[in-house]
Amino acid sequence: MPELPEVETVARTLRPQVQECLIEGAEVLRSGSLHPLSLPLATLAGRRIADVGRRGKLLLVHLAPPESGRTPEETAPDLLAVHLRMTGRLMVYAPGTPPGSHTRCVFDLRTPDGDRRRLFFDDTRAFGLVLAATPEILQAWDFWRELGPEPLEIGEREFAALLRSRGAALKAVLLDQKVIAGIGNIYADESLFQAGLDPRRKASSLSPAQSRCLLAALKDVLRRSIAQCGSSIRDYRDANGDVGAFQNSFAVYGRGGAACVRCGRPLQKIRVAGRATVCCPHCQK
DNA sequence: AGGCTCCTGTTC
DNA sequence: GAACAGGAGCCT
Repeated sequence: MPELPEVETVARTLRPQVQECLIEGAEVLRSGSLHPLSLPLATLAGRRIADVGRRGKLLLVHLAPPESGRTPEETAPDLLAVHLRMTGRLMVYAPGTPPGSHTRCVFDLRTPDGDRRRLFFDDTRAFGLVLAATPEILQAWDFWRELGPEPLEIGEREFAALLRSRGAALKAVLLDQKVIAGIGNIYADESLFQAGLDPRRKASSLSPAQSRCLLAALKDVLRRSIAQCGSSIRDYRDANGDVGAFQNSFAVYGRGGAACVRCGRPLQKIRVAGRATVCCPHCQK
């Protein structure tokens, strides 16, 4: 579900609710939701949340160094990474709120004012993962180590070089987290439409001008979505439980058979890289 | 590159 | 009932 704009929105809405909070307890309710490389969540107890951030589609909870010297430094996590995959949610609840049937992890927090609150990781389809990590564990995680650059920070030359080296379809390349981090099915389709490029086209076949155009479209679509707090198709909610609004601005995603906003001809629904793909045969070449 | 898998819920 | 869903890893 959540792609870069949604995870960014979760980070922004979660931060004010948990920053500076002390983690009094943390528990996994479904063992499969804990990444195999993760430290036990009990190692988070007694730690303070320094900040909340994002890298690609990963939500990052940064921990302040341990208060006392009790915990040996080398075994203490400094980060909790959460991948929401398709249906994951992070939301804060009142103390005493019981876990729901899809709650996978529970974090009991105490604010600097002494108030208690509960952070739940809910995930209906249970594809999501949490990982409590030291810097060493993080570096041992292939997905993290191989994560491509942030699309909003990448330059034209770097982007062109990434595309030039790939013989796969444009859409497959955009979805590959090792090439660029954070793009999923929605924003791949939307940016390819905005750039007027056929998703099936070989990535290495783009002219320099087309490559620049695609990067500009990608950045524009991502920024516009972030400004609208992301897209809520079904499950996505931010950390306040609120929906996004960018689904109202989709040009192609979920609009197969409907009229192209540019030329009025019917949009085509095809399959590219194993994913449902909507594009305009007339406007995208 | 394409197909199958992990899950559960919704829609056709 | 079958198909499908914001992801990604594994297998030919």
